[in-house]
This record gives sequence, structure tokens and C-alpha cells, in this order.
Amino acid sequence: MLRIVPARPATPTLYDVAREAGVSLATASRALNGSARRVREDSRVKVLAAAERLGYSTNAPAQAFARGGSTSIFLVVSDITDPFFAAIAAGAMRRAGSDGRLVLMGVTERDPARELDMVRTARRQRPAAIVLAGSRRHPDRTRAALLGELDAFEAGGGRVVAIGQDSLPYARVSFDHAGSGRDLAAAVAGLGYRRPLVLAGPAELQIARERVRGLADGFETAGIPLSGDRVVSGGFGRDDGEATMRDLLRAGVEADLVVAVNDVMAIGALAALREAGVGVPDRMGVAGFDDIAPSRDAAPALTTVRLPLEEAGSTRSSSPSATRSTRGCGSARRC
Amino acid sequence: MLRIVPARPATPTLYDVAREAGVSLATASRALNGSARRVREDSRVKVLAAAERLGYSTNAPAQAFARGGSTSIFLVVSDITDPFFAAIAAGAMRRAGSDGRLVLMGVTERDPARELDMVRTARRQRPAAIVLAGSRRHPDRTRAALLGELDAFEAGGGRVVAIGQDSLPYARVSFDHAGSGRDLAAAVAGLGYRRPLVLAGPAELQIARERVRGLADGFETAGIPLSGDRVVSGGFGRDDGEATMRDLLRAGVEADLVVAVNDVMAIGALAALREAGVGVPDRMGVAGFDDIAPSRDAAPALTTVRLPLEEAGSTRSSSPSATRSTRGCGSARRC
DNA sequence: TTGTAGGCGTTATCAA
DNA sequence: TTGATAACGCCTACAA
Repeated sequence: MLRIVPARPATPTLYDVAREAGVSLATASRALNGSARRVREDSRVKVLAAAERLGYSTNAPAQAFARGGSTSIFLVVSDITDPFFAAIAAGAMRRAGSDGRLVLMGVTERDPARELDMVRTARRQRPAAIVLAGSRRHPDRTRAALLGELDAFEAGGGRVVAIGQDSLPYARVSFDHAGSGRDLAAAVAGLGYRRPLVLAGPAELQIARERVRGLADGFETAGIPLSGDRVVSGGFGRDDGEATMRDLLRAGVEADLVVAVNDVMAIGALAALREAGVGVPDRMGVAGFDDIAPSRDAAPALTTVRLPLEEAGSTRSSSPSATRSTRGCGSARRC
Repeated sequence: MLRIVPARPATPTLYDVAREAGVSLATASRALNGSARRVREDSRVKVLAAAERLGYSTNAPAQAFARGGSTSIFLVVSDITDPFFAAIAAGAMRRAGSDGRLVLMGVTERDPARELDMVRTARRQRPAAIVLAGSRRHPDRTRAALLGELDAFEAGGGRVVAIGQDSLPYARVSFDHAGSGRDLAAAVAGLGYRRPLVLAGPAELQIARERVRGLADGFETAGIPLSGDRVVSGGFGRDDGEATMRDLLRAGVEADLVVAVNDVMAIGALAALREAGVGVPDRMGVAGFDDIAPSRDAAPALTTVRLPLEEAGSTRSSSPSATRSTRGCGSARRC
């Protein structure tokens, strides 16, 4: 008689391991994952051997389900190719790895609607924490919906952490943007620059506004009032920095220094200056914020304010402690 | 009489939604996730309204568990701050997003042991596919274990894709490194360079070896035999490129061109040349592979071979089709 | 079109 | 220390 053997799923389950090891399901579970290790050594060995023999792999979704949650961290970033966010992500993953956690990641591409969407997706995964790294805009249309999701997540026992977004009512890792701006202004003023120009980025971006505010404060203190026409709005990316700078050069602005509200923009501005044949730093200095990795290779050197991005990504708890630090300039002459 | 209200988990379940909507569990399930939409419009509306009212969020682990798997993609990369991998990741996430999938990510930090570990972690998540982006080394000690895991994963119905690692017996997205090397050699020879030096990276790295082989071929064809002493081994990172170049300069090598096996190293070499006051590209040209984003801002410009990284990350199926393309040089004089 | 009921793999409770 | 067994939240035949 030919019996049809049911096409058992090729992946063995804990049940298979238990049977193979000659113990109960409970014992197998405890041996492989149990926290309170109250399993006799010899049966532990049996179970492990059986698991090995069968090529057993824990079914994490099932486990998370049974436990009512996982230990994963869901990280929401704007754009993973932006060194700023890559550094944060690297920090988070390094930390998670050493904690035996998994990092799930979603990108928003700087679109608030997609951000909301990613948070919904994140919530569905039932992670231990949702970490938001991005930047809020001023008229924040999706804010209510976002807070609704996040509050519900916290109500369910989840943890929410906002990196660099102090306007969110959750645990946060914050950067003192205004303070960094003041420091940077003081530093460049100390280097002798007198006619600064500020590439301010988008007016709606809080991070950009705070940095500009800090710069204005700092220059003011140094006796260099920053009039409104010296602060130019524009986009927040590399190409935006290049375009804005190019426009300014074409318009014939006078300045001995350009400060962009982030390094990426500063690098763009550098390209525009190079193209226009304006000597840096002789005829014009260039400065930015963040001290991202590529800034190190910007030639000529950039003056930049360092932000502890990797640390931010790897910070576990997060009292609203402002962190900032400045960094000296590279090898360029006046910096 | 005071009754203790059981502390119900704050997150409502599908069961709660069904009750709230006055329908059965099955109907609620079908209305919210069902594929074959055979739910009457009015009850569909009732369910959606109830879900909205309760702030219901699907329990993805439970769903994945019940369905016996998820649609997620697990991406394993060496280092997310490396623009090379960031580009691949961005491509994968973009694609996944438009497919309504989630990307789980793990980093190996170029450590084979950690890679094996990440693959195990990946398998536990029961994703639809595991995508490996990295580079294999030659004496590949973990290979057997790795293949064991991946084979088991495929046996369980999963899909494995290797990006840029043709030695793995799975679906792959491959780059024609040797071809790129030939192209690059031909291009720079055409620009008039005659005394090339190659920063070859680690001898164990297959990707590096193939590129070097292509370069040697190409130079040979151009009548510029590449003797062994013109090919210098070293690390694969930016700092390695800088260090190797610095050593070479100190040793007084003669050359009119340096070709690094990747842009990151080339950028490092550029830093060493700048430091040593060697004019680029007048006294020495610099070339690399990958055409990563920061290369665009390398000053002076780099000659580089473009690789379709984002496309690679977003490629769904993957016949072993080799893809390559070259790119012209930037604004520098001789390139 | 809707509801009932069994099952998915693991954990956790409670006896033995 | 171990073993039954009942959840856990959702999906899906199967029946109604």
C-alpha cells in the first residue's frame, strides 16, 4: 500500500526538535530560549543537539506573537544615503547588535505623509521602541495623526524616542542647534570673518531655523549684526546649497564667508564656488553644521560643528539632555 | 461592590474590532486584510469605522505567524555608512516601499562571523527573501555554514539573492568588475597616462581581485604592462587608501596615475596627495570604481566607473545578468 | 456574503 | 526539573 506522505513544511518546528530530542515541547522551549534556565544540563544538550541536527531556526514572528511583542527597534529616518542619517542608523544598529536586538528601518524621503505611513507600519510590527530621526516642519499638518499613532503605541507599552525633534512630546535625544550656531558664529568671527552670508535652508524646517537663530545671536554678540538680506532661504540638500550659492554669485553678493545650515549644503556651495573660480578660503570661507564623514574630504576644508550622531543613534534612554560640541578647522589657511 | 476591571492590553485586537462593528471575526479580518474582497460594502464600512474608532493596528507578527511568513525583505550589508551600501539599501527600500513591503536590515561590519550571525537572525524572521550585499573573501571559512543556512532557508520556501557576489549559488545581481577594470584602464590610457599605480585593496577580497585583473588586462591591451610591483595591497577603506598612498609617496614611487579599487580608497589617496602637495591631476591622476555620491565632490575630480547600485538594490528578480557602464570624468583637466 | 471552528509555533501556567 | 495544556491574534477552509 502506498501512503501519501503529507508535504510537511521543510522548516522544522520546535515540536520536531522536542520529539527528536525525546523531551517535551516545554523543555525544548526552555532549553532554546527560556530565560529562567531551570533545565537539566543533559537534556539541554540533547535539545541543542537535536536542533542542530534538524537545522532548527526559531520562528521569530511566532515567538514575538506568543510573547506579545518583540525587542526590536524600529528606526524611521528621512534618507539613508544622507550621511547624517546613516551615522545615526549606524549608531542604532551597533547598539542594537550588542543588545541582541534587531533594527527595522523605514525611510520617509522627507515626506510627512510617508512619515505617518512609516509610523503606522512601525506600530504594526509591535517593536519595543519606535525611534524617529528626522526634522519637523513648522506648519505640521500630519502632527495630530502622528501623535495619535505614537500615543497609542505608548499606551500599548511601546517606547517612543525622538532624535533631534524637541517639539515631540516623547523621550528625546536633542541637539542644541541654537547653541551650535552661536559657537560656530563665535568661532568664525574669531577667525576674522566680517561679512557672513547664511544659507538658511527651508523656512519651515525647525532645525534650520534654530541654527540660523543661533548664528544670528552669535554674530550679534561678536559685533556683526546679521541683517535679513544676508540670510538666504532655499532647499536643504547638496544641490540646493549649490544652486543657492550659484544664484548668489551671479547676483554679485559681497561676502567673505558662507555659512550653510548643514554640511551637505556647504559641500554644494563649495562646488558652486569652485565652478565660479572663487578661491576658498582666501576669497571666501565656507562653514557648515554636522561634521558628517564626507566633510572631512571636502577640499578646501570646511569649518563645521560636530554633532554626536552615532552616539545619538545608540543612546538608550534619553533624558532631554542637549549635547553639542565644536570642532576645529581642517588644514585650510584661515579655515 | 467594587469590581476589578481586568487590565486588558491597551492595544485592541481584531476581535475587539469585530465586536465593536457587530460582525464576526472572519468578516473583520476580510474587511481589513482579506485578499479576495467578498465583503459587502456596508459591513466593510462598519469594520473600517470600528477599527478607526478603536485605533486598531494589525498585529504584524501574529499575521505573519498565521500566514506562515511575511513579505519582508531582509537585507544584509557590510556597513550602512559606506555610500556604496547606502545606495544599495536606498534602492531596496524604495522598491520595497512601492511594493508595500518592509525592509529589515543587518550590518556585518565586514566580519564573516557576524555575517553568518546576521543570516541566522534573518532566517528567524521568516522574510520572503534574504538579500546579501557584501563581498566574499577568498579563504571563506564560514562559507559552508552560510550555505547551510541559506539552503535551509530556500528549502523552506524563501528566496536568496546575492548582490555582487557571484560565487554564491543563488539568484544574483552581478557587476562585471573585470569588465569595469578593463574599461577604466582603457579610458585612462586614452587620457595619456603611462605609469599607473594600483591600490589593490586586500588580496582576499574577490571584488578587489577581479577589478585588479580587469585593470591589468586593460593596461596590457593599451600597451602598458602592469608589473607586480605596481600593484599594492592594503585595506579597503578610505583611511586605508590614505595610508597606502602616504606610504608610497614616502617611498618615492614614480607614477602619473593612481587607480584605487574603489572610490572610497581613491578619496583617501586624494587626501594623502593633497597633504603631500602633489598636484592632482597635473602631477598625478586619481581614479576609482563605483561612482558613489561623494565622489562627485571630490576635488580635484576623480575618474570613476559607475555601478548601478540603486538599481541593483531595487532589482526584483535577478538573472545573472552582468551590468556595467563607464562614466566620463569631471571638470579636472586631464581628468 | 457571513459565521464557526481549527490551526499556525511558541510561551507560560500549573501540576506532577 | 519536567510535562500537559491553555492561551496569544489572526487566517481560512468549510458550512450555513
